[in-house]
Amino acid sequence: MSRPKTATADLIYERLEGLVAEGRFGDGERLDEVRLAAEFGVSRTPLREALRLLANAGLAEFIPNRGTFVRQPDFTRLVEMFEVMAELEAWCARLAAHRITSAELLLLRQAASLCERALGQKDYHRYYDENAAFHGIIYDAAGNAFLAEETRSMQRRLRPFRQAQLFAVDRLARSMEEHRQILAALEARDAPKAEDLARAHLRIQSVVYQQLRS
Amino acid sequence: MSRPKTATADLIYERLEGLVAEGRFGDGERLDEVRLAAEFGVSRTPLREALRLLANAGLAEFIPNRGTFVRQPDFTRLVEMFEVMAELEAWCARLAAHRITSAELLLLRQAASLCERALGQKDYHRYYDENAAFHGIIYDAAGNAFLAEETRSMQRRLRPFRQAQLFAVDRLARSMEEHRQILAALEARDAPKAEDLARAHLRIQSVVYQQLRS
DNA sequence: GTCTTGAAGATTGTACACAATTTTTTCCGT
DNA sequence: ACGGAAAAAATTGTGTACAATCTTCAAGAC
Repeated sequence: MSRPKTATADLIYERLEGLVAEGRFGDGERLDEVRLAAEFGVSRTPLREALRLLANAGLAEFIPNRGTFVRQPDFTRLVEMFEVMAELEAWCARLAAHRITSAELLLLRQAASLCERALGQKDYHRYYDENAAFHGIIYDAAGNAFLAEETRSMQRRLRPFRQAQLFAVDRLARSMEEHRQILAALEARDAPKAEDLARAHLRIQSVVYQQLRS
Repeated sequence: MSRPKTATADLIYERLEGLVAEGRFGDGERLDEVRLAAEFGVSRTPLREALRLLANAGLAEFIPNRGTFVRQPDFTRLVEMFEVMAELEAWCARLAAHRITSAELLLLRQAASLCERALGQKDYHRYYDENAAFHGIIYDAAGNAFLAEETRSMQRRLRPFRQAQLFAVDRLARSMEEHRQILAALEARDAPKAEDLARAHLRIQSVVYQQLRS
């Protein structure tokens, strides 16, 4: 099996991503390259690559010869981000309702089961992965590989902002129920319903996140 | 006025982007860091940053300790890319139909005029910019800053694949007419119509691109 | 007192050297 | 010949030094 074996720049990026999501940096704060490099115990070369990734993800702004400045998302922006994600999910679901194969439906049922099992075992970390897999199958079933890729990318970008609400347990039970409904809509090839359910599925998460933050 | 003043890594990125779009590299071809660095007359440090940007844009795959490999989009993928862009445009237009202000409508009318003037003067390079400005106003009018940003980003990523069809002159006249229709739909706050027009507006461009390539 | 100028300091940008890793080649045993 | 291990070559990853640029601050002109 080929492992990704991420380079240190990517590791640094993920740590920075987490720090931004935790709100450790103020909005507009400059990310000092030498300070951060020392802090992470690396040289500026890989750190700079990480900063570029951060800027590319929209979490910072990279200004040539000036520095990179964090863009701390406020509530409004977070809602906007989740709204975009919800729409991507909704679109994938709508397309998938038309194009999904029986083999993919089988995979989806299995993924839903794995989600339930992880939830039953209270293994929330694995639940997160199984949940991502469930949604990933829908992205793929939409029949637009580029869309699937972009949606996955967006999901990844939102991840640091979702972790807080991962452990809102009562929410997870509802989430499972919504999975079943989405699955049913896809099986029935009811595109509008699948679209609406997928949209609502994520919309609620953003609300939960807001509640936790405030 | 604050200019961007892009760093060399960004310049290298744009050149690589163009080379990929022109089909200069085969799919899966490894981008040799030392060879390209020599070719561009820079060291590997900024070149590597450019390669990461390329990978982030989906035009290459960056595999740690192995290299970065170009992902030459085939026709199917190009259609997929334009389909996603069309949907983003459509969504922006739908939201804008509800939320656009009269000030923004004025800006839009002005932008449309500037497009027409550039077209009349056969200044196609400026037409491209004015056209981008026209659409940019719609993105902003959607009232979701994050969506606007992402749509702009996607527009930028597709740019190298669109330049070929920029000079299909008869297409441009039709494009102008479509601008007027979109503008009218927004003025009438007819969301479904604006959405459909925006979607069709870009869908056609992708078809034109295909014709030019083949 | 305000504005301009310029020098000093701080910070980013890049070249280069070396370390780490992967890929290729060579050589040996069977 | 064939497979496999080890050495050699090639390539990527990172630390460091220096160049380029920006920011700050002080001195001087008006």
